[in-house]
Amino acid sequence: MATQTVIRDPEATRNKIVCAAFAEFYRQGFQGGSLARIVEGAGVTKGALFHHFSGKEALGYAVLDEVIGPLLQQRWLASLIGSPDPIGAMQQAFRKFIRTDIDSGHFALGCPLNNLAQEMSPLDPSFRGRIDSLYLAWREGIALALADGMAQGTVRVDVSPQSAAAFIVAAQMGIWGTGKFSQDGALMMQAGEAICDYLETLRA
Amino acid sequence: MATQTVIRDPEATRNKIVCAAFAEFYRQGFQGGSLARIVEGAGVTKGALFHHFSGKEALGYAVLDEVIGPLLQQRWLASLIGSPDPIGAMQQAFRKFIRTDIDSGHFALGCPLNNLAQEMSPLDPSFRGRIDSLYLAWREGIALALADGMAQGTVRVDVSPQSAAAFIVAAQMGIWGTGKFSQDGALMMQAGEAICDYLETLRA
DNA sequence: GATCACATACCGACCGTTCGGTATGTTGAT
DNA sequence: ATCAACATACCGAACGGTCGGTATGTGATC
Repeated sequence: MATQTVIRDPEATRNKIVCAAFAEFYRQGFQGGSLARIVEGAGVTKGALFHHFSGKEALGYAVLDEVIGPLLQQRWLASLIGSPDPIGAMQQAFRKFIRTDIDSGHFALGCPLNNLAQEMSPLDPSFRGRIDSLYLAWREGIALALADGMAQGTVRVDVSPQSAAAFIVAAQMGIWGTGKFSQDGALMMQAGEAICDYLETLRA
Repeated sequence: MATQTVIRDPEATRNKIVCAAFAEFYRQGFQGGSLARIVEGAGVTKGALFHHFSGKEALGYAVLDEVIGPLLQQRWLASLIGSPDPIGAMQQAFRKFIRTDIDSGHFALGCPLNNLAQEMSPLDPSFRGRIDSLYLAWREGIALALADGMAQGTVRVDVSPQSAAAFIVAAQMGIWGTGKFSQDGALMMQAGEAICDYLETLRA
């Protein structure tokens, strides 16, 4: 008889928990998300979860730091860094990710970061702080890219990079929020085209 | 002898419950909102609540229909109907209500309609339908006002009223969402000035 | 054999909901 | 005008279920 050794891989276990938690919180929200469903989705037990995390809050922080933060970085910031045409890059990003999320159906669940931001900011200062840092980095990335564009002559010099960045991020929140509540991809694309029009008005 | 104060006033009781529910759901969300806190806030008991409403869901629907709907109407639609300058009216509305909500502190709790939309749309089709109707009326009101503005020569004729309306409503969601997660009134005002700039680009 | 990495069993709290009961109107026959 | 018969309005204790969290057991690893 084969002696089946149970393979123990703490890092992989932790990772499975974080991924399952991301999926659960994305669909059900943080408060509505159930630890029982998370451990079920991860194929582990509560013992494993509480071995790796001190509680539900710590798990939520890990989701923000280890999943949502990197996702934001690669989706919205990577293509902006050092781009000669930040306006075109943002238009491309909006069109691309609206299309991507509609095709995958994820648009009906909204933006993971925005979901947590709206739910948890008034309730938990630690959540709010982490979320604030992520949105701040997002705005700063856009503002920096716009300022660079001004220096390179691709962006009008009479716009405020900070104000425009605040608005662009707010618009992203609103567009993904529109897709979520309406579950109407065409409506989301309409709003997406309108922000591309707005971005066009920022060109030099 | 003085007539004894009316002990039983079903309409007033129902009203107190709906108002308390609005406040509770606004602060805690629908799922996070507690019926115990609602009856406490209304100064009644659970018996009264379940006499007037079949359950938590029905109470949520009443809040949408009887509080949030009228609020939307008076805040955003009333000033648009038949306005000769819809763009100016919307700019005024954004500046006025951003100021109002910052002064009252309500901005930190976001937009009541958007809060419910983001939380409940993926979970409850009945909620989603009601919310969808409200946002649809909002978009249609804006689109109609823009079309009127085109006929009167105050709005550029090469913009799509539907697309612009979808974007303006999305921007409202994003701006109030920004105020909520950041709890930073100045940031919210920055975004508000940027949408006023965008609205300006729609002028004929 | 000590420690790590889990699994299992279970706890108390809180939730929305139910329900038996009571107090207050309302109606209509006498 | 009175009073039984009924409906409405409201109370508050209790229920079943789910929740996050914990205490303890067990096998793998070093």
